[in-house]
Amino acid sequence: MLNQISDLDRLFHALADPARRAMLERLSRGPAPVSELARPLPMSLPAAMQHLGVLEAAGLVRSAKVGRVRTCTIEPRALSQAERWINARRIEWEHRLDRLGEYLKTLENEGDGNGSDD
Amino acid sequence: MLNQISDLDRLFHALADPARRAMLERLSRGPAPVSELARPLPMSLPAAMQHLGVLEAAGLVRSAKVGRVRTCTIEPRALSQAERWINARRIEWEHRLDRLGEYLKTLENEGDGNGSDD
DNA sequence: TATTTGGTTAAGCATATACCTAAGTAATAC
DNA sequence: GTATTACTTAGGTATATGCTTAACCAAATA
Repeated sequence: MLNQISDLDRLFHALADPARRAMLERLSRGPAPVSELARPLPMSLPAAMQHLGVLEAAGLVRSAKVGRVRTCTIEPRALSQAERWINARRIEWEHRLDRLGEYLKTLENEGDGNGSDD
Repeated sequence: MLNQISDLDRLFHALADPARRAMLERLSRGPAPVSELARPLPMSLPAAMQHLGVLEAAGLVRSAKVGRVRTCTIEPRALSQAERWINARRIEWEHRLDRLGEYLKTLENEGDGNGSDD
């Protein structure tokens, strides 16, 4: 295991758990206290807190305590970093298909006019 | 840990490792044999194969063996499933901000005309 | 002031992950 | 037919992850 953990590692790792995604789904509809995020999950409160910690470490969630209540908010910019990585892969992929298409068209045209020497 | 592992779990988990992302980055530029994917990585070939297995299990990569060479291809549709989840969260978030904005505007207008009884 | 509520910390446990080396197998090259 | 190449399998280890219960603290509430 590499011990140089990048932003993207933390980000995708945070998204890889259904409990954490459920929390984000709830938070994308508005801020919520810890207990509300934890209530629907099939686990103890400390376990839910741990998931919340992972989300915060990934920059996906911010939280602040007022009185004895900690209120959590989603941080959508962190999500967009993950989206950008995925998008970049798609762009490269499509670019490659374009080049492949052009190459095939070239072959076709050359075959049409005269035999290629390749 | 829940032992009901979903597509998204596998997908995001697969993306959460730099070695696996490096493989996908290479594959988004075109198919490659196992050894070529493994060569740049700071680990043994069996370790790299294990990563490849994770990518295949997530549906992100397909591979086929011809002779003694296994050639791998990226499967971009799997990536788009992850992208859709992220996008859905953004949509919800923006929708929420819109409603909040409208609510604030309503408050403003009400304050403009007559005092609210709230 | 005593109790409940909301969160936090600590300690421990089971399983999963990420690696490794060594020992295969099967296809190709010599 | 032997050596090399390209993977594959097996077995093992260290660390990380996901969970638990028990105990704790501080802010409300009765």
